[in-house]
Amino acid sequence: MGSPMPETTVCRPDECLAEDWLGFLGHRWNALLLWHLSGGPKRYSELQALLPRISPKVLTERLAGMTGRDLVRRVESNVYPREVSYVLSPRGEGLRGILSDLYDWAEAGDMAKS
Amino acid sequence: MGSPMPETTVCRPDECLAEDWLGFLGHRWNALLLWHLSGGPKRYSELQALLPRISPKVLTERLAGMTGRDLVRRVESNVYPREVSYVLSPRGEGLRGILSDLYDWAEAGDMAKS
DNA sequence: CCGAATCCTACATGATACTG
DNA sequence: CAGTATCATGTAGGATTCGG
Repeated sequence: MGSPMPETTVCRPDECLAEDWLGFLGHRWNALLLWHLSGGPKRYSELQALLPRISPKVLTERLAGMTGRDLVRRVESNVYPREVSYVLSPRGEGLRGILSDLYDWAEAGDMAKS
Repeated sequence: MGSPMPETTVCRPDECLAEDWLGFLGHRWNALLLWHLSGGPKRYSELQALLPRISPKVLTERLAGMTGRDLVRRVESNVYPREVSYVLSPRGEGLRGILSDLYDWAEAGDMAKS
């Protein structure tokens, strides 16, 4: 994922950090994925069903990004057929509140238009 | 709250709204732009200086997006040479708190890694 | 069932030159 | 100064197929 960092600093560290996170969250499917996972653990195939138009490649990519950033954790059972679930990490839970605020803000602004 | 949804719907309206906003905010430069504007009104050329690697085309695009969503307002003086400033709208101000929360959350998570 | 590996295309971004 | 107009390009995302 290319977030090129200019050699000369154009932003403060905390700001770049947040920009990076926004870039990540703004990536297609990520917000939706987080939303669905905040409703409880989901299996790979469940997520595919919930997001009908996502390709397996991208779904895997996104989930990898999420686990890499420790927003989500992968839980695998060793039985056959193997069963993999994805569940929000504590850190991911921490995001819920913020995203929820964003939802409220977006909705409020939308109401005001009418 | 458990109101049923048409099956063609992939997500609830408020959710789509927030996803749309995240997509917008996650677009390159937008968060940075908002950040700089939250420090006070800025002129076009100032923004160019603050974001050395942005092209005029994209800067204009982003500013149009911002004004279109009423996050930012454009203020023009009729004197010569003409002077255009961009300033955060009330709605844009409302975002500041949320973005600030995100900054804090990101920073906290980052500290915890070490 | 859960992915990995390819291939392909559209769009987002960047560079540059030009205008009111 | 504050943009617009073009052109070039990288990469994100989609479709499909294969493998453990």
